Amino acid sequence: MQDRITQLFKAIADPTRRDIFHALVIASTALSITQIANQFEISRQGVTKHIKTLEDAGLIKLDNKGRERFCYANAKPLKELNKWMQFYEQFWGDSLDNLDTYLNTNKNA
Amino acid sequence: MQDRITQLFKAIADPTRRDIFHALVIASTALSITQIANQFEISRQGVTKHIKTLEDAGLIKLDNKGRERFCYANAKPLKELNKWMQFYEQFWGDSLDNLDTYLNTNKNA
DNA sequence: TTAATATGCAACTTTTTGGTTGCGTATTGT
DNA sequence: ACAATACGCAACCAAAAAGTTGCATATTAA
Repeated sequence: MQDRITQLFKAIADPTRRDIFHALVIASTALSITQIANQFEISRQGVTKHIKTLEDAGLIKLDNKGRERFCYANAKPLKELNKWMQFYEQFWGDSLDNLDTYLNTNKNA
Repeated sequence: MQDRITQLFKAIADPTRRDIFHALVIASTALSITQIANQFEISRQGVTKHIKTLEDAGLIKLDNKGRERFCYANAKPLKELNKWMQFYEQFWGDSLDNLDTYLNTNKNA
């Protein structure tokens, strides 16, 4: 299996999955799979696969009710990606890329 | 072609590319393709492909010198992903997922 | 009770991705 | 001058990902 960061990045790297996730985030109520699928052009089963990927990543949760499965978003795992990125924040400051760093480092060589 | 956010997420979703990017970020000097490839188990040409993907995403830059091509990191595009995530920050607070939101909303219904 | 709905599951196809090998060529070191 | 090095390019390959269709089944509505 892949590591956690890869799993999360891959889950949100797909534009359809980002759309599904977004729809759930801004929805005022949990949505059934069919309700979600109706908003997309791909088949219901195609949507189900994306739902599964998002669920595995922890980005959505499911609530079975009778024959329906209601989905709702869980944005918390995005914190993990945010943390991953935090390390690189020190390198994305204005007019600073690593070329500058190398040049400055070797100035007195 | 894919949209910008997809391009960036896909670029860093691959663990090998994240490793290459990381190696360049922490390197004290720009590295040639061969120098990078020596740190990985895949072939030089395989690394070149990853470099191309990272370059297209703007996450690394290249500097041709004679027969060599030196790479250095450019973390700035990560800001775009950071911005994308900022929207969802309001939803990842402690003990808050969208289920809570739905429940609270319908409390007085 | 019968019809309609919501879904899962499995098999399959297509496209994308990550990787390879082989080869040609420009640049550099001896 | 010649060998070694650093690379690009193209063709190819295998596995993963994205999507499909068909069908079975449970739940709900009429």
